[in-house]
Amino acid sequence: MGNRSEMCASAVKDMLNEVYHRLYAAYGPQDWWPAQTPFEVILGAILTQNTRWENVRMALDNLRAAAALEPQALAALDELQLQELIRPSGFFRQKAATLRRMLQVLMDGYAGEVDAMLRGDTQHVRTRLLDIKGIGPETADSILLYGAQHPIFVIDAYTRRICSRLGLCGAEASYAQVQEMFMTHLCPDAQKYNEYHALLVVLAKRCCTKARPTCEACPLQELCSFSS
DNA sequence: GTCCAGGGCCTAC
DNA sequence: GTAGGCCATGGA
Repeated sequence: MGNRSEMCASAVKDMLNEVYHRLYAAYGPQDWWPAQTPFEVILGAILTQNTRWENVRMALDNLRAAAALEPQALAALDELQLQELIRPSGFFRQKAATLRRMLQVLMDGYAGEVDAMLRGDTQHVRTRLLDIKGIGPETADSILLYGAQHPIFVIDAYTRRICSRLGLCGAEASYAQVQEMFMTHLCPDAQKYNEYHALLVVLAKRCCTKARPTCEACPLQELCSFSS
């Protein structure tokens, strides 16, 4: 699937572990996700779709100021109120509709109990989330991992970009392919998946943006193939 | 003014 | 089945 398709499985595994240890040594534990409750994780995961976290934070601050960071209060808002509060996160009409569909499932199916909605077999809960229009694979996996400690690896634009530059996958690799690469070579450990993905995001923000492919301080510099 | 960001859905081939 | 268009804001 990628330019290191010739790499044997053990080499991929070694590379993935090397990357993790370098990032952890450089940046330390990240203690993710930036949220105080599983419900805030769900909100952040939806609001951050194709959007900078700084914009998401503005929207979450608005919701906090409106005392709407818990299910019952958020469900009590009408569509236009919700749109206005989350406007800074962009795509606010779509995201408001997605949030309301999620809330309907949560309130009707689980009496507003987030833990109840996210509890159970990982694939079963994942399917439950994917059935909500507006929640795709990345959003569902972020909710599963960061909101309920399910051992599932989150693939986002940062992860793809870094893996592509490391030659671990092609730029065209699918979400499922990249996820499978991580999950077949790493033990199913929610804490490690959490830390690993968080470290990739830190790296990407510091020195692996589109505009700035690398920097002298990059802990992975010797590993990069600069393939994109 | 232009580009980009922690996606996902829909439509036209 | 898949490439391309669309959704929208705010910061660099």
